[in-house]
Amino acid sequence: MPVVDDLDPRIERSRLQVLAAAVDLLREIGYGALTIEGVAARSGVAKSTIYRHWSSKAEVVADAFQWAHGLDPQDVPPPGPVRDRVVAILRSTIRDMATSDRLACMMPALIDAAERSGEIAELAQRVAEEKNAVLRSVLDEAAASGELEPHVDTTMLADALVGPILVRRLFHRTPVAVEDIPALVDQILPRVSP
Amino acid sequence: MPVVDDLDPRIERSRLQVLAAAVDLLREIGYGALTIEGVAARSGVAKSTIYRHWSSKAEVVADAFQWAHGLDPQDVPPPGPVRDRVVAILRSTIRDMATSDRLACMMPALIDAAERSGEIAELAQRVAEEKNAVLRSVLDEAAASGELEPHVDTTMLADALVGPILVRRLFHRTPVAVEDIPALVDQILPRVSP
Amino acid sequence: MPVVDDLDPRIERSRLQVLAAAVDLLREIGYGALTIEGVAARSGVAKSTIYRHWSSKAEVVADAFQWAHGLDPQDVPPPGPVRDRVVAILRSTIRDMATSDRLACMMPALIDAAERSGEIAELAQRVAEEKNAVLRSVLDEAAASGELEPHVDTTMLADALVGPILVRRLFHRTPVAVEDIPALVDQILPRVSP
Amino acid sequence: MPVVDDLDPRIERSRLQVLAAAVDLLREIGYGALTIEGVAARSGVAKSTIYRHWSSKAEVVADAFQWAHGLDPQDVPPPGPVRDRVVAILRSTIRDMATSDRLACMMPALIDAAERSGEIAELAQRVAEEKNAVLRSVLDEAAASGELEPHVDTTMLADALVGPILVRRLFHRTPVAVEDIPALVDQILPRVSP
DNA sequence: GCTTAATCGAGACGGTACGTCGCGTCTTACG
DNA sequence: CGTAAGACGCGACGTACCGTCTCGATTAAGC
Repeated sequence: MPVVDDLDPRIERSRLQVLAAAVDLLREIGYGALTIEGVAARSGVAKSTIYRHWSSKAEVVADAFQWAHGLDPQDVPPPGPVRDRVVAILRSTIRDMATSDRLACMMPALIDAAERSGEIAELAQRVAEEKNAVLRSVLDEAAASGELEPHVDTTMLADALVGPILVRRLFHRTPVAVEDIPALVDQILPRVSP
Repeated sequence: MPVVDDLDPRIERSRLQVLAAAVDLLREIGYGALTIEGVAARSGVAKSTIYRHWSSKAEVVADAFQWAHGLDPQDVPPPGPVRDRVVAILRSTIRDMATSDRLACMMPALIDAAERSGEIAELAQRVAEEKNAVLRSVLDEAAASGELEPHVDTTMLADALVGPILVRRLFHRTPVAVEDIPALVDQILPRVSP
Repeated sequence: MPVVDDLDPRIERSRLQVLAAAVDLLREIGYGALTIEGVAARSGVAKSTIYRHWSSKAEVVADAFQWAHGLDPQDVPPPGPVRDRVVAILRSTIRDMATSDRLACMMPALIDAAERSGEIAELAQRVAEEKNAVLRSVLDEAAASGELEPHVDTTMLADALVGPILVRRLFHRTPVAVEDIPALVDQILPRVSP
Repeated sequence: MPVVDDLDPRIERSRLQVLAAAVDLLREIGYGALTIEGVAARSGVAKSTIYRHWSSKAEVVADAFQWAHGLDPQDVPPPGPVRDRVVAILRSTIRDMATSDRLACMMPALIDAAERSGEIAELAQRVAEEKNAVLRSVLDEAAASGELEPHVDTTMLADALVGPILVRRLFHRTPVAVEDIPALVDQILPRVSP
């Protein structure tokens, strides 16, 4: 992902100035009010230069997010009981969605954009899958080790676990609280085999 | 809610034309791309008339969602086992999301709009709650009748049932199929007491 | 010219309120900034009522001017030498053009309007002729009495006398001063027969 | 006056297109009816570009008049008797006012515009003076050579000669005809010394 | 070090949409 | 029936950004 053959250092310099300005502006005025014109003014990089490297505001913003914290790192919870590992994952998911410089806060825009453009839909799908991969692998391991019934549909289970968090984030004023996660997990996760 | 003493019928006529156009455009191009100018053109109502009655795009959209919501019927499944009733509800939810004249198909636009406007966020919440009310009441009845454990958190359960459908609809190219619903319900719904 | 069969007193009342408001506004903000909307607001007369009685801003303003001082009275100078009578007429012409509630101050707008509309051109012509009638009759009398050469073209002479005043009013920042009038007259008026 | 270091040729191109369109429209519909939107449409130059270079309609119009004035040739009549030279000048003045690509035919628009904008008023004055300069210099030469009385006020005399032409052009349906010019001149011009 | 080609800033360009104002027409209820 | 109130479609306003485009000036690269 990182550009390797960065012959001309001017390119990288422009890139960093733009991304830094974009991140600043996202924090200050939000996605909706951010304009390329504004990024150009703030960064000191000419508008034409920005368009030379990114094709749209969305691309700049996505790049800015990724840059802001190296690909939105996914932390895999330490080994232990499924229940605890799932709780840990969901907790960090909630934290991400509340953090303004995480990709998660662009979710609403991403959802709508995906509806209008096949390209973005694919991107959204990929991102969603990568986000869910950790959870699914934890569930798979548990199914393999016998901690969960082996026939369980872990994909659907993962969606069922994340679903309520998402629904409440998108539609309700009061998202799921971190402390409600254990109850959620106990509700959804099939009883662990004794 | 409906204005009773509607002196000038032109007001109501304009209102309906604008709301219908807004709903169409929300479906077609989404919240982000919707413009007042576009609504004016599509509806045949002058821009100045729109601004005479609504002060912003968000207000128009909120009104449009509300109006569309009012036109959206809710069907309660006939009595029977919880499982069957829940399956019926989720099936119709899926059908709604695929039907172009249902509010459900505007969900992506609504999600994005809610993020940009507090007014719409409130509306989205209210609409989401009303939409889920049927499912929750079915679950509540089952809990009351002993068909489900009485201590179950039916709100969260409802979100967990709808969540996967939503997640897959919003993020994956392949939404949940109608025939997968029974499996989903069996996975999530706590075992029915014997 | 005054409306005789004024059956409904409300019409006359509206008329006066509108004209009074128009005159006020002309003095305060000038012809260019005056709007029918403004006249309606100031007068308390509904816009639709104004349009019922006048067909345009220009008409309202013209009417307002006429009303403001009864048809822009023309004072005929007392008998005496032509030279003195002509000087008196031109002096009052200059005073009129500098007075903001005289028709003369609408001359520029009238000139342009006449260029665009045959109707207004006719009006302008009529007004100009009426304005010049006094001057022409004084010259005619002088020609008849032998004070001027009988073969003189009094129409052209009148235009030549008024012309410089007009030219300077329309094109120069410094219009002809009242005290320059005698010199002007002596320059243009053919030597009076001894 | 002409910009020398015109880096981007697009600027000058836009400028000329706008000025040409403005001049056309002034001729056709006058100052009052001229709109920036109309100039943009006619010229093919975007409204935003017009506002980039001119801050108001008055400024555009002033520039347009100036530009048209620059393109307007002034012909000095050949030496000879004053009377003949003056007749020649006035004849060409009349012809100019009837010719659609001469500044003179925009006079009504200019008069109105001057009344609305100080900037244009100044311009109108300057243009009027330059236009009259030829006539005045001919009269001055005649006064110097003794052909006219040396004490004559040539400025006023020039205005008196042009005045009737202007008055009749602006207010009467029948402008002065070319063949009436000699009579006019003989009427106004002080008797030539024998 | 000296080209020379890539990259830059500055900003003009044609556009679209904004939200406002005034136009002249119209519809309604009131007196 | 004339009125006040005010909604209507319309068109222009002047502004903000869009994304594209020309420029010369700057700078890094390879000669």
